Amino acid sequence: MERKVDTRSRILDIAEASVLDKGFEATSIEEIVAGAEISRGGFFYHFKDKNALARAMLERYIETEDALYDDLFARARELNDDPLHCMLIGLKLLAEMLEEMPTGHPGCVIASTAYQDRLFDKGVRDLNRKAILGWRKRFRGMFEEIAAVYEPREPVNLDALGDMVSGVVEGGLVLQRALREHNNASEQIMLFRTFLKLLFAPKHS
Amino acid sequence: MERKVDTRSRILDIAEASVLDKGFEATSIEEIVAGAEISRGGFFYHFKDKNALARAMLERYIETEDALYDDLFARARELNDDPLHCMLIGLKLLAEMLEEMPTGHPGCVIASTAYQDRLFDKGVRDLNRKAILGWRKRFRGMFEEIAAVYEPREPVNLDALGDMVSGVVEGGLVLQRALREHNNASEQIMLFRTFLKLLFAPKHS
DNA sequence: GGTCAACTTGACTCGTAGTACAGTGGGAGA
DNA sequence: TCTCCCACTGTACTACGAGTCAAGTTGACC
Repeated sequence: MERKVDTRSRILDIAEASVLDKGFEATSIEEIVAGAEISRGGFFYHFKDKNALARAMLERYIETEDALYDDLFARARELNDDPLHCMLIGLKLLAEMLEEMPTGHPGCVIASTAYQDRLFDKGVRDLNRKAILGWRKRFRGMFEEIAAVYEPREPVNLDALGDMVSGVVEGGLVLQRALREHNNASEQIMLFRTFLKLLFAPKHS
Repeated sequence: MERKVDTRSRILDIAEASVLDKGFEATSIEEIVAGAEISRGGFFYHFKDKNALARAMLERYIETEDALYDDLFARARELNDDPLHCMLIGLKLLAEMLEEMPTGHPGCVIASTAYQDRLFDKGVRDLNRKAILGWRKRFRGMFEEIAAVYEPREPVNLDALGDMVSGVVEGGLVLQRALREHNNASEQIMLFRTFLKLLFAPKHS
């Protein structure tokens, strides 16, 4: 048996690697089935079409990304109880993590799908949207905690600030891909961190 | 005559609109020739293949984007001679411009191509890279001027800060596309502006 | 009148998505 | 042990878009 349930996630693994490397359209089903050592029929047994594959990939990606953030900021919280410092440590950990990924990180599937929009059905687009709104909520919550302790030095919309985390990561990954450099995303996160430090710096000092 | 030289840019216009709307792969040559009212053969007379089209589109896009930045910051410079204020005004103008675009701006072709990488040949990828490096240089120069007058409150890598302009725009546009909201990109720019204000704020006060 | 640029037309190849369906091997339940 | 079903394999087919090729057309200009 071993293989049975396994096959589906093997398809997803191979597809994900290829999509992150070349983009969704450039990834052919032929290639996926070759990598997974199954037949074309086998692929369509698991996924109705490429859209279903995209949906499954996104779902899985978002789940692991969420788990990653959970873990990252939980670790940060252990190191420091203050909400601001927790945020700063979490971002540092995120930046380090991005830097350590030699191939340049599972370069957000989000952007990839966002820019090939009409290729996908509503299900995929909605998933994409939900993921970003989820991150907005997560980070907004953290910024609210921070703002309760440290009054921001300039007025900011906390939703937009929450979005900025996603935006900076996405933007950094775009730069990294286009420039073929390896640490743009982590650099951008560190700059965002500097922004937060300045924004929530105590008035005196 | 009228038509002759005209046809090529008509193709580019239609292709660009469609690519920004649906992505490159999803834009068929059939569709382009229908829109431009020419035959398939006519298309291939002007462009060897879709890669050549992509290259031409990118070149044109980068040129207009550069011209736009030239204009924007020239106008800003007229309003205020101080490099920091010039930057802040320029970003404000940029944000306003993005907001006024109802369809949500020629959502950077850069990100679009970056995420469909292997679809394109080296020429396209190099163009993409050159564009971002050009913007890095442009903004880095402006930040150097600013830093000469206002000492940054935190140490920053000016190259990375220059990249952050592109990154924030790109990231904002990704969010905007994925969320189907209309002002994320401009909001993100305004947040970046707040960052600069804090970063280069005079020490006293 | 001839040449050239800018096309049109039509026929063809190739690769990929997707459909349909018949068959198969092995494990689980009766 | 028989049977059924799950997870496939294999083959054959449609449809569509990219790209190639060759031959013909049209209007401008020299």
